[in-house]
Amino acid sequence: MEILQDLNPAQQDAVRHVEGPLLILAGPGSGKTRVIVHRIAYLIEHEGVEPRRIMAVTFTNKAAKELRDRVAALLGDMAGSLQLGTFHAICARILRIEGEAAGIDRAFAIYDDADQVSLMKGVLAELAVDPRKFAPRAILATISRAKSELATPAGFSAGVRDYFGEVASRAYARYQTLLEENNGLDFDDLIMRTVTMFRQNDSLLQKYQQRLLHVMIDEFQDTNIAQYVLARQFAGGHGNICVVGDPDQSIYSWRSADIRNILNFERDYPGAKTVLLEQNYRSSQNILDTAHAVIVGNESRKEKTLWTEQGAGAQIQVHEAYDDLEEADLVAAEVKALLSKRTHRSGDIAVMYRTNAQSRALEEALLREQVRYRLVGGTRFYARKEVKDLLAYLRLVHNPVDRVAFERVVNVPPRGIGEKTLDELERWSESLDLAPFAALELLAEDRQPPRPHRLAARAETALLGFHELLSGLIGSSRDRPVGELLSALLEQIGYRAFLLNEFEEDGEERWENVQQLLTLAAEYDGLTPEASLPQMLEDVALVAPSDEYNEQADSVTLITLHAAKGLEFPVVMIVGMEDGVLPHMRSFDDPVQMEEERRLCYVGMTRAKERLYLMRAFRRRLMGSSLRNPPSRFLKDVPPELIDARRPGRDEERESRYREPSLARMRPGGGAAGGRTLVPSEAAFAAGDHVRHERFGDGVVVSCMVTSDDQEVTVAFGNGSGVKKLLLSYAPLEKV
DNA sequence: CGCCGTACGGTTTTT
DNA sequence: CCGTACGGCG
Repeated sequence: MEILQDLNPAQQDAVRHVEGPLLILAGPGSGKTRVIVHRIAYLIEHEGVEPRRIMAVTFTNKAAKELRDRVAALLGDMAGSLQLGTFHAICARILRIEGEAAGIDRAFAIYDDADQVSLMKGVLAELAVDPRKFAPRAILATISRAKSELATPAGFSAGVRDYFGEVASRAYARYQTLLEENNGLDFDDLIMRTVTMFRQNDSLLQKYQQRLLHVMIDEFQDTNIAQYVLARQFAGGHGNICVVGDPDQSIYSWRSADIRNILNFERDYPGAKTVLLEQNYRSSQNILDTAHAVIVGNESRKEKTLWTEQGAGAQIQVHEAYDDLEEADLVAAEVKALLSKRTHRSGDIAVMYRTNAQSRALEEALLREQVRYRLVGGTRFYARKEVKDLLAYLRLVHNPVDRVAFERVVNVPPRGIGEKTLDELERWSESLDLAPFAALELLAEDRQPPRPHRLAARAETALLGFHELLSGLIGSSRDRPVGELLSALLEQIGYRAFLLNEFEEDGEERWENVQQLLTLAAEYDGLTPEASLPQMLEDVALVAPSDEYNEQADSVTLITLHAAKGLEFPVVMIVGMEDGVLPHMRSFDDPVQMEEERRLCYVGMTRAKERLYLMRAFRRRLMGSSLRNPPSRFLKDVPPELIDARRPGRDEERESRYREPSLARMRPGGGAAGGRTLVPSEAAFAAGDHVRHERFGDGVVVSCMVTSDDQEVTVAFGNGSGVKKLLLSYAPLEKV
């Protein structure tokens, strides 16, 4: 493939602009990745820039990998030395190399969500704060926001205005101290510490500014303040900064992404060139028009019109189901219908939803219908208990002061170190101002140190046993790569036997996960022993578990709308098109958040190339209770003339109008595709009306509830059928 | 100390 | 509804 070939004039414009700031406002499907790829290739081929002097920051590691592959397709292995990655991965790399000068121990651990919560719980206990009044996660979210705005504990406390802030401020200070004692960095620290390191060390910054001649940032609408400042630092010398984004696809403000970064780019970088990419190469016109009709509902946005040279394409399919289970059946039925027509393969189809919890019903339905699927995200591999435990061991080997890791594994498998013993050890180690493991070291070296603690002989032996295990591993980590280290560990703690014993039901499955981790670890055995362990730990913390091995496998993708950003599929089905789900109920009282929900819907719709299905359920179970959600307000924005007027589902099923959901689900073949009759908006029955039902016989109406487009009739039937809630559009009820 | 029972609270979205 | 957190017992 030739550079610049097959690019439209606007795209070529973007590729050719190599000096100074460049803002690319790229609509969905406008070939922005192509532009980035060609721009990188152009810089290398035409401008003679060395690949290692080009940095491209992506939103996910997967996107970085794709970028590398596509540049490699143009230029061959020159692509190898490009600086590619997420902000987090790039910062972690820089801090490993340069951090020592800024007081960061090379062996730092990266604290994930669960580690942070565990640390925060300890902090709240210490501060005597009731975790039910101030949720650890809420406090962590506040701290995260502060860090993403580069606020230190002192800086944050200066801006505190209410009691929650006051508590958060004290928690932040203590949390940060603990983090530092543990030699741990959380995700926000990776960015913030890099920025502050560069601020304090100008010659170091200059070194990087001179090394990096070009900085490119993708998904710029989703960067936060700290990332913005970092980008500015990188580009400070030469000013060659190219940012690519789309304000309409900003969906991460909850993670402190600041849309002003892209809106104010031209102001912050005077002389910046702006390129608009508005031609869409992905979706049919009908899909674009639908997405556009939704996004124009946002007040605060600059109008931009997407257009395509492709035809109108198929109409939008809007389907309605009784409940979430039937919705899932509907999805499975539609998927099977598409597959049986042989126009699409499973891999062409994605089902998207607002919350991860929605994936469950879908999984079950697809499993039942024997449709291959691939769940993106979900319960992550690295979040499994057995995997986390083993990783905590490895973390501890690498960074023995990591208290969170220590506490996690000190008694796994059980070796007689209970709460009491741990308490005692902690009190003692704290009095010595040492990490628990360092205190054990002392205990092991000399059995008569000054120790104002009372440990039972048995407990002491257990602790010494743990110390011996760990110091042995630390010793061998110097000359054995991580794969070998891990298998030695498994052997020594008898982990297989432990799993099979402890978890009779799913012990085998857990052991398989362990073996998968072992396979993964073995991939690092090619590195030097010292490099392999930290590299693996870093990848595990920052690189999402790779679906690569089954990426080729032909299967339906189940994915959240957030995670679908940047992807495309011939067929997209968005489920849960209900007020309360999409838009999520948590955004009802905040117009700003509501606009983000709208953008999220827009992002989902614009993933579709050929066919777009919008599904909703009348009723949805959530945490035990059952909700009745009205149709999504976004659904109402879809132009009616673009909606496929044909009734969904197969013909023969439309015949029988009655469908009791639970029975429909159990029927072989799912058969939940729903035909609906029009329902009057006034109550069809009044309480006390006598009615007759095909199957349940005669009954008396208890109530009749009118919803946005249906009615739920509660009827007390005689002869043992009891009280039933029925949907008017499904149930064949007649007045007697 | 570890096992087993019950009560409770939690799910928006992720690097 | 489901996983986890705590309390009582062996």
